[in-house]
Amino acid sequence: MKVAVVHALTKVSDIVWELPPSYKEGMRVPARIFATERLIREMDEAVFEQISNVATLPGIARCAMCMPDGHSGYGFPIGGVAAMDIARGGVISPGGIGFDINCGMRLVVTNLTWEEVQPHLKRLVDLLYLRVPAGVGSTGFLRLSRPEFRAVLEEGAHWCVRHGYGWHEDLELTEENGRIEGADPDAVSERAIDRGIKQIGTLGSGNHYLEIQVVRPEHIYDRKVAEKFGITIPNQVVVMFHCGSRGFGHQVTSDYLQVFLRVMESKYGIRILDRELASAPFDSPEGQRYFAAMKTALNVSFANRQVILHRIREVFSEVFGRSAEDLGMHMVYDVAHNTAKLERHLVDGQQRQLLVHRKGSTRAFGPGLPGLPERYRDTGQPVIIGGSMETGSYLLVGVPGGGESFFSTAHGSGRTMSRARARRLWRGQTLQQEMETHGVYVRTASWSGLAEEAGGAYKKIDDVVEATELAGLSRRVVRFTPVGNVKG
DNA sequence: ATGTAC
Repeated sequence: MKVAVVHALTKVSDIVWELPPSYKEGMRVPARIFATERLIREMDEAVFEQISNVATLPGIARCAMCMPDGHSGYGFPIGGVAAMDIARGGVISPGGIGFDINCGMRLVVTNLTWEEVQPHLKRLVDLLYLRVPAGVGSTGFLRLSRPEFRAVLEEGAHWCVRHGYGWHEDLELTEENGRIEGADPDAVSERAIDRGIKQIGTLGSGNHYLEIQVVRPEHIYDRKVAEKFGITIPNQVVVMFHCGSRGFGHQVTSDYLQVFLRVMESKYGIRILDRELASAPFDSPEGQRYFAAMKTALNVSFANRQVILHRIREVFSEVFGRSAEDLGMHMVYDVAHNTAKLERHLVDGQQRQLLVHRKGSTRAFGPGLPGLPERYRDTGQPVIIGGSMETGSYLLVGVPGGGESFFSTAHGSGRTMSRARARRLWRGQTLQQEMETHGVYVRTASWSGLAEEAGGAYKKIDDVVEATELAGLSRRVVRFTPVGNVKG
């Protein structure tokens, strides 16, 4: 079955695979998958069905795309990229953004070496586990009034920095400067606010984590760009974390899926192959209202990562008895995985205004693109790719030729099996011990959650990153080795 | 991903 599906793919090149519009009735454009042959054989067959379903959506420009770490998700595959031409009836689709709106990665460096950190590693991880609440339903230390939370929805990370949770420079190192314009708190349900108001500064569960990592000297692939990104000393210690908008984004998504399902066919005549692809025209009242609500969730997520960064700086400061400034704890960047953003891109020789859905995909702007921080204008955008907790992670950079994928790349390893299967194959307690003997000290909020995230349940991060490089989506700068992990 | 079902 799987082989049959693979045979329906046209091999465009060693790294680009295509399902033509003739593959399925209703496809408006081809579906393209960026992957090596090995990775494409590992993909669950649902990816091929899902990405070809996406190619049927109104207004889709050029082609529906799936990144090398693609796996099946709600409606769209995780790893899916779809750009909708808004002047040509383009839609907005919550399934193309994901339930965890603006789930993303943040990377912060230190001026500490592994030799300096090693004696304190367990204390660091134990304290981080206490100060950054993890797990389903976890709540944070911030107690916000409803008016204050509404300000967070509009201001994102700006609200945090205004209240002392972070440095001003953190904002310029976050996509959209940590505050996307056009977020409307009135487009959000009271239930979403109830769920989100106590969750700022919390990690969550699933594949969300906080990791202490080391840069081995042999893992620097572009020394010049690495230095621009703040990787400057041998065996430098960095902190990377992955989390999103928690129950708030989940509720916003649930609310608008219901709205879209109600009006999609009756009011707008949109017929889809899968209910999970519920969509509305971007220019419709429903589409605009969801767009404004989604932006509040983007801001919630930026704020969440901002407060977590503040807590990380506090913990390091406490353990090493020096200020975070003195420890050189500067941000490298903050990337969003689950978004839809208005961007201008070249399609068939014309600059078009597109709503670019990236679901489990990282924006990877090449040098000179608008929206990049001044300091990265000549290098291109830092791309933070988190691998599984056992294997390692990468820092990459956007490339000038990235326009092929609307400047999008992979976001992580990508699962190779279900969470249920991983729970059958591994036990959390045993895995924790094994990881410790392999040099990674891990604390978790849930043993079964830890088992689900075993390295063996994911594709090899080195293969995924190699594929993004071969496909011209982004370029390697540094590889990180994990030494400590707080797992949701 | 998620007060893992309203």
